[in-house]
Amino acid sequence: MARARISDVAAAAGVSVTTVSLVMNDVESRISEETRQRVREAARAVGYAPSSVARGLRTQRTRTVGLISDQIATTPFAGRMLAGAQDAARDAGHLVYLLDTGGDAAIEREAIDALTAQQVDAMIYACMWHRVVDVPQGVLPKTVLLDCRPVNGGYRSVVPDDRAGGAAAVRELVAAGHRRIAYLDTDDPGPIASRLRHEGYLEALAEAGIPADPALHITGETSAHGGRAAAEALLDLPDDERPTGIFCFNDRMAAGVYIAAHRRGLDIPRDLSVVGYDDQQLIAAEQDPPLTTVALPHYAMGRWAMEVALGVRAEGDEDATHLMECPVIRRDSVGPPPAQVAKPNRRRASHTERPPRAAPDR
Amino acid sequence: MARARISDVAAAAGVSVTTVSLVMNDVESRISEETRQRVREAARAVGYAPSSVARGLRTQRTRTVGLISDQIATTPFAGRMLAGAQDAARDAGHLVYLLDTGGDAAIEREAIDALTAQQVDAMIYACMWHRVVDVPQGVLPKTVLLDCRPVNGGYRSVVPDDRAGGAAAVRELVAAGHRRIAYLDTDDPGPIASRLRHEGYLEALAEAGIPADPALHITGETSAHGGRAAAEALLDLPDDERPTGIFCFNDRMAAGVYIAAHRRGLDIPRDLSVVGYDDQQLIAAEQDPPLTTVALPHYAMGRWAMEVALGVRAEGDEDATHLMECPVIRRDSVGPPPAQVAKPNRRRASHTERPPRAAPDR
DNA sequence: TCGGTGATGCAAATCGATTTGCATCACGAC
DNA sequence: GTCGTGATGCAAATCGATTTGCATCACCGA
Repeated sequence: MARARISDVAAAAGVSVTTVSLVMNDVESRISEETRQRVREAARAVGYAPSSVARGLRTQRTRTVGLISDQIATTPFAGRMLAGAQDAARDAGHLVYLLDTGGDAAIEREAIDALTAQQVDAMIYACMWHRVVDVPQGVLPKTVLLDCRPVNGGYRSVVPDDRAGGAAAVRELVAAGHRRIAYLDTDDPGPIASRLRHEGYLEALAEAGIPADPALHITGETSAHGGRAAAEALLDLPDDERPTGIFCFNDRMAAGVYIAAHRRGLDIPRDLSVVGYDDQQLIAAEQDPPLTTVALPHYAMGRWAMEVALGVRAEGDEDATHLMECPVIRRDSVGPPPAQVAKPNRRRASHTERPPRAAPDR
Repeated sequence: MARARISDVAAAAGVSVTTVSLVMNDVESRISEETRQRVREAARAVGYAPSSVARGLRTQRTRTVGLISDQIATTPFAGRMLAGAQDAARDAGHLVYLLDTGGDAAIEREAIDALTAQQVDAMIYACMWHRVVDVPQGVLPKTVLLDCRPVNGGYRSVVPDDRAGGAAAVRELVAAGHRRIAYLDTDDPGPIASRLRHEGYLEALAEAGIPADPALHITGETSAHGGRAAAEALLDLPDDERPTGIFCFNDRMAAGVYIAAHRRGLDIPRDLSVVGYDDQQLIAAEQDPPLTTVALPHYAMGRWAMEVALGVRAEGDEDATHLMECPVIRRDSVGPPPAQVAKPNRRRASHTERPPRAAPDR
């Protein structure tokens, strides 16, 4: 059977469509309670549900949001961000259009045009990893950027606080007593996160009074394979230069460190501590032992972006980047550094086998 | 500035809105070429783009599709399925609403109602892993099921051919010369894929004339940890009962087999061959050596579902389950079984160190 | 009796497109 | 001259809601 229209309800209740509309939308008591009951009953009886399309045309508000993203498809990250955005949209009574452009500019154009034609109330422009983007023409002026920042400002955006996250990761190692801490970085110059996490690394080192050793900043291909190769180089260092803790750009590379360590009979965390980044479920939690890492707050970012886009969350500044905290997820890959013979020529030698867990000197 | 309406174009071109509509929709030559030009020019000049909302109201076709899924968020699988559905929708000029219900029935209801109110042209009901579902009331009659089959029929659906996939995986081992092949299964009775892959395992064994040994069908928790524990039990078997090849329910469990093997100094594939399932990028490709596995055809399934839902692909049967082939992805975890001393009491002893890669006896 | 005042409900305009007749015109045939 | 016919374009109805302004009625006070 065809959908019930508002006029069907009106006929069934013996009132005008105006009355039905007023009742269904709970407009302030212009209608007597008795009539309201009758209308509601009739609506139920004919199975009436208002057409969002007709309403959208009349009110010029569609209660829909467009989420344009570059690569939902290929990264396991996407999910949590979508989930956050999605949940926030549902809470606000909105539906979301998902448009994955694959990073193709032509498709992006097309997507924006389609969303404009659909008269979405808001748009979110999402990236699958933290980067700087040139927001394409045609998006709604109040578009919110998710996991990316605009090259020229002009948009509100939310990104992970990679600097603080990097610092937190390193502090985790410092607190366990490590002083020779390596940063196993990606060799890909693309990710802005790489630089930020490095800054955090240096910051945490500095606040612990540990001089940064450039030899301990090493790069490799962004994969388990690359991580393994880089770790190998690190572990080949002479005893007193070899790091006791490694902070990795991401969990995949950390998985490579595990392989390198196990290949040479090193136990994690007894002989080597490692901290990852990203908290990729399928990697971090499944390592043996489970990997201590820093989580990307994807769900929270997705939520934030949607709330701001829909005006649920009032953000004072129209043109500011919101930094979202990256919590460290403590698992079992960090322990105290292995005891070792004090070297007379080291600036500070570690004599405690089990140093206090609190941050040392500072 | 406000959106340009069709009447603005009409005014600018000095014609009626009818004419503009006719021209914009390329209706058969009722309008002279000269007028067409004028209209097109005017449309461009005022920056006209038709309102999908108004058109949807008038035509009662919105060119939108609702994709309801249980858990887009938590699984890295989702992406490819979404991408496939998405691409097919774009090709057909449709937009997709993504609704993740988290498996919650109340939210599912809400989602269906919202989509109905939006008057979507089609619906897809997707699951994140192959299972049997009770499709909720209220979905469009022609809804297509993606990665799940309806408990009572009545819907078109597409699922991976797990049986054939399981057989293909085992044939891979048989072809390499293995005859003691274990199936490391999940202990979770939920996934229908578990049973189907087991059937495929038995089928491939049978066609190779290898008697199935129940001791080689072992189960474990669905994780690297569980896979490792189960593999340990398998590797503890006496030499002549120990499997030389292990087919795992999924890549995560296969990763556990790697750990168990490496822990006891076994080299893959020299001492042990392993085949996974799922082809999870972050796991399979990143193992050392890279894991040979069977891929779930997520992209193709997503595409299929969308094409059928939109009527782009004509599927004869209104009520049938389409099986999608799972291709095996050859990497480096399968080799010939290790040479071993012939046991006088074995039914067949392997004497060839490097058996031919073609399927043996049958 | 008449006008004023709430309370209640309705007719009609509107949102921006599509689509169905119908009107107009030029031209040629009779 | 008039009629038919093809070519071209338009007026108006329609989709299903929201919303403004007006109508009606009951009741009350002067």
